[in-house]
Amino acid sequence: MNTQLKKGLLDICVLAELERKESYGYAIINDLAPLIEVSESTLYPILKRLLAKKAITTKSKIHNNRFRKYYQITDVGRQEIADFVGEWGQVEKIIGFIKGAEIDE
Amino acid sequence: MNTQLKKGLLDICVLAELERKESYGYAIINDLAPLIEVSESTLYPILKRLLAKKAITTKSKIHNNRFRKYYQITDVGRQEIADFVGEWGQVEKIIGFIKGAEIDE
DNA sequence: GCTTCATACCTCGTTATACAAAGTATTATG
DNA sequence: CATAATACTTTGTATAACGAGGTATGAAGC
Repeated sequence: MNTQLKKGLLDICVLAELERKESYGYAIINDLAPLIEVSESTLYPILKRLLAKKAITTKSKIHNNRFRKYYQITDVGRQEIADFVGEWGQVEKIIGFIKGAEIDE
Repeated sequence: MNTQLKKGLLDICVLAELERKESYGYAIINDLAPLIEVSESTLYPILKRLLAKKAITTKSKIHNNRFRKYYQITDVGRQEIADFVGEWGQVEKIIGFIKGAEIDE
């Protein structure tokens, strides 16, 4: 998928995933893969960014004798999703404009 | 509007505008303004990029004794719009996923 | 026993891009 | 005469995706 287009979507996709259930890096990558591909070198900086703005929190848990860093969405994160959805109407207008150019008039 | 989200839309908006009619920098900024804000320092590099990949061409014309650089879309540019619209289905799935997180289930 | 794959985390360097700020120049308006 | 509008351009900064590389453990295959 178009790299530029992804930039505005990835952070929100990660938040949407964590809104459904708490999760950890490796699982997020695999769960999102059918929808949108995220590489490790993309995801881990995203998690850091989201932590920095307190949109998520983290707790290390032991699973099969190994550490896993689980992430949970916060109210700040939920607000980010809401803001994004609120802005989406404008994007739809833009898409309408672009599609309108296809069937020349 | 979300800066990151814009990145994937601006180039295509400029192409869509030029598909409707040939135009020049200053007019493109003003015509797109109600839909999406583009500053001069954003638009001129975009026009350069689009020229480099031959998605547009340019012809200088004189208007009121002054030069204006008019830009015209090419078939390469029209194909770019078509490719973008074709990819949009995937983006809609992603939005569905994000909106699905809002009404928790 | 050894290799390969899956799991799980992280960082560095490169590339792409939006945009503020500044610069240049002309014409119109107050 | 100054200010705004028209019109183009470049420089510097910040943000972000991602390939490539690094570390470490457990399980499966040969």
